[in-house]
Amino acid sequence: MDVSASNKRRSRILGALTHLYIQSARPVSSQLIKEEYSLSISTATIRSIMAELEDAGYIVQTHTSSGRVPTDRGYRFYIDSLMKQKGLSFEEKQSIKNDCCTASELAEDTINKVSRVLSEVSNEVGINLFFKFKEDSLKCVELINLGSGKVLLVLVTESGIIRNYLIKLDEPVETSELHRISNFLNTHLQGVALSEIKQKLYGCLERDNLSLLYLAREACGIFDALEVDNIFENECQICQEGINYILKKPEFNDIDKLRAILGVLEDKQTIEKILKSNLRPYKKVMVTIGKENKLENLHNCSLVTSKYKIGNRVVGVLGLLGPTRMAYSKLLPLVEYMSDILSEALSGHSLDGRYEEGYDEA
Amino acid sequence: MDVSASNKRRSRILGALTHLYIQSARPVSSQLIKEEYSLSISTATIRSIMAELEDAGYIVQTHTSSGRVPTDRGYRFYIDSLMKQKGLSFEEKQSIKNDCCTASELAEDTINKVSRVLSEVSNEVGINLFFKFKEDSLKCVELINLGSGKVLLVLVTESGIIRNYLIKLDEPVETSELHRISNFLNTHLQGVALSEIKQKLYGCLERDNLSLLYLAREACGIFDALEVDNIFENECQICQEGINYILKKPEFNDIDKLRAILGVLEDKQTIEKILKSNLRPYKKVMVTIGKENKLENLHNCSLVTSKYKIGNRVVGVLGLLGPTRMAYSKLLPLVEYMSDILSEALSGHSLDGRYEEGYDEA
DNA sequence: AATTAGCACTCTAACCAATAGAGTGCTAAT
DNA sequence: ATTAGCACTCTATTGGTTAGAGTGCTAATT
Repeated sequence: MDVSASNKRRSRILGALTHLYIQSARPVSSQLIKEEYSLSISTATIRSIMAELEDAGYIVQTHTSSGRVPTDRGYRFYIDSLMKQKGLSFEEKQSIKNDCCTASELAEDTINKVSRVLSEVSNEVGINLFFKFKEDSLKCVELINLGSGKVLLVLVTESGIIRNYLIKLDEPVETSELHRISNFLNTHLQGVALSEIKQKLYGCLERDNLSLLYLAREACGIFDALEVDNIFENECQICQEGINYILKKPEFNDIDKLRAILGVLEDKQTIEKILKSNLRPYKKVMVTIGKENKLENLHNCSLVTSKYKIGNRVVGVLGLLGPTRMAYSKLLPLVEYMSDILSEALSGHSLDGRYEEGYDEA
Repeated sequence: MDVSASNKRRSRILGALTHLYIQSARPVSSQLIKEEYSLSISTATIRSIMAELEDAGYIVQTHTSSGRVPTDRGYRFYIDSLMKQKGLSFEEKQSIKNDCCTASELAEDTINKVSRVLSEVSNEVGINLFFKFKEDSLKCVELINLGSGKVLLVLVTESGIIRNYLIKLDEPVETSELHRISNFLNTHLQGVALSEIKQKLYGCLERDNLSLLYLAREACGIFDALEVDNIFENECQICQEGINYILKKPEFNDIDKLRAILGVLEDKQTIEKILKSNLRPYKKVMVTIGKENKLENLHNCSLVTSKYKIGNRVVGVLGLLGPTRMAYSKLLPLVEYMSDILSEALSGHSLDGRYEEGYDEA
C-alpha cells in the first residue's frame, strides 16, 4: 500500500479496524469504527474504503454481510507500518525485573523464570529455546571420585553453565589419580571452545611429553564417552508456559483450533524447530503471522520472538505464541524487553565478571 | 453390595456395563449388554436389574430414556471387587523397559523418561512427583573454585542425586583452602542424613579441636547460605506429559470440562499437592475416582497412582490422570509396573551399588 | 415368584421453517 | 467525492416435527 493522500485515510481505517478487532475478537463494522474513532466521515464512506481494503487483501468478511476482520496481510501491514509500539512504563519494567530476579543463580532456572513471567504478563503462551553451550568455552573441569569406578565429571563453562556427567569405569580409580587428570585437563583446556575440546585433546596427545601421555589418553577416553561435540552442538533447553491462557481466548472455543495449537505445544521437538528457525535471521525481534508459519497447525496463530545473548553471542530465542489476533503493539516491546532482561541476567551469570556491573538490585 | 446368589448376577451386569462404557464412552443399553455378553436372559430382565443397580447408586441414566453410565460408586465397586487386572505381557514389559532405559544415568532424566513412556503407553496424561532428597544422606561434597570469589558446591547424595550450588563470597579464596574445607566436610558429613547436616556441623564446631574451627565456621556459613534443611525437605521434581491425549477423549469435547482439567495440569503446585496426598497412605497403588477427588476441577477425572522407592525409602509417586472412564483394568497394573521400573532404575543409580545386580540389560 | 414379550412413553438429535437483527452493497441525491 | 436511504444477505435464535433409541410397566408365561 503506497502512502498517497487518499491512502492515508485507508491506513487510518485499517489501523482502527485492526485495533478494534484485536480488542473485541469480533468482526468490526463501519458503524463501530465511526463511533470509536469519532470520524467525521459517514459509515457509507467507511464502507467503501473497507471494500477497497478488502479488494487489496488486507481485510475479509467472515460472511457476505458481516463486519471485517484483518487478514494475515492486514496484520502484517499493521505491524510494519501502522502500529505504534506501546513500550512498558518504568514501573512495569521495574516490577517485571523484580519478578525475574527472584530466580536462583543458575542459568537454567533464570530461563524458566523469565519464560513464566513473560507468559504471565502477556497472558499468552511463552516459549523459549536456549542453547546452553553455543560457542561457549570451557572454564574448568573437576573429576569427583564416587567410588566403585564411578566418577562424576563436573564441567563449568565461561558463561557459567554447569553440567554433570556420570562416568562408569571398569575399575575403581584412586582419587589422587583423578586429581592429576583434572589438573591436566584444566591446564590444557581452559578457555578452549567446547567444540574444539576433542581436537585440542588429541593434539596434546601427540605433542606433549611422555610422562603425561597416559593422562591425556584417559581424558580423551572420558570426553569420547561423552560424545562431547554432539552434546555441545545440540543440547538445548525448551520452556513452554501458560497453556491456560490459550483456553480463555475466544478463537480457541473451536475445539479443532484448540487441538491444533495444543498439539504443537505438546511437542517439544516442533517448538525447537520453530524457534530455531528464528535464531538465524539478522533481526532481533520477529513476528510470524498466521499462514506465514510453515506449520499448518499454526495457521491461526502468530509468533513473536526475540533473541537473547550471553555477552555478544546469541544463545537463544524467547517469545509468545497466540492467536493471530494478538496485542502486537504491547507484546512486541514486551518480548524484546524480556529478551534484554534475560541477556542481562545470563551475562551477569557469566563467571568471569565481565558483565557484572549494574546488577546490584537483584 | 453383598454377594448373595442374586447379587452375583447384578455384579455381572454391573461389570459388563462398566466395561462396555469404558470401551465405547456411550451410555450402555440392556440390548448391548445382552449382545456383547451373549446372556441367556432377556433385555427386560437386564433392565429390571439395571433399575435395581440404579436404586443402589451404582449407575445412572443421562436422561429418562437413555442407557446407563457407571457412577463414581459404580467404578469404585468395579475396581475393588469386579475387575480382573490385565497385567502386561512379557513382550510389553520388555519393550517398555527398553524404552525407559535409553535415558542417561542421571536420576532426573530417568524420572522424565519414565513419565513420558507411561503417558505414551497409556494414552493418558502422566504425572510424577519425585522428592529428590527425601531422607537421603550425603555421599560427598566438593568445592570448586571458579575465581572472583565464586565457588561451586557440588553435592552428591547416597542415592546418586547430584546438585550444584553457586556461592558468592565477598573475597576470592585460595583453591587449597577450598580443598581443606572439602576434606573437612567429607570427613565429618559422609553418610549423614541431609536433614541433619546443619546440626551435625554445629556439633563439630563445639567439639572439635581449635585448628579446624575456622574451617567448620566456613562450612556452616556455606550451608547456612543454602538453607539446607529447607531445600532438602521440599525440593521436588514434577513431570507432566501427554496433554494431547486428553484432547482426543470424547468427554473433553465439552470445552468447560477440558478447561477444568487443563487448568489443573497447568498448575504445578496443584499437581504437587494432589500427588503429595497420595504419598502417605500405606497403599502402594491408589485410585481416586471422580468426586473422590477433593479438587472440584477433577470431579470428572480419575487418578491412578503408584509409589516408587529408592532402596526402601518411598521417594515419589507417579500416575495417570484422565476421565473417570478409564481403562482401569489395564492401567492399574501398568502404573504399578512403571513405578517398579522407576524404583529399580533409581535404586540402580544408587552409587553404593547395593541394588546394582540384575540391571545389565540397560 | 421370576422371567419375558409387547407396547406406550420419553428423550435426543437432526432437520426445517420463521423471524429479528446486524451489517453490508448499491443507487440516487447532494 | 460523499452520503442518505433502502434492499438485500447472512447469522443466530426459536419453535415445531420426526425418527430412533431405549426405557418402564403390565400382562402373559414359565
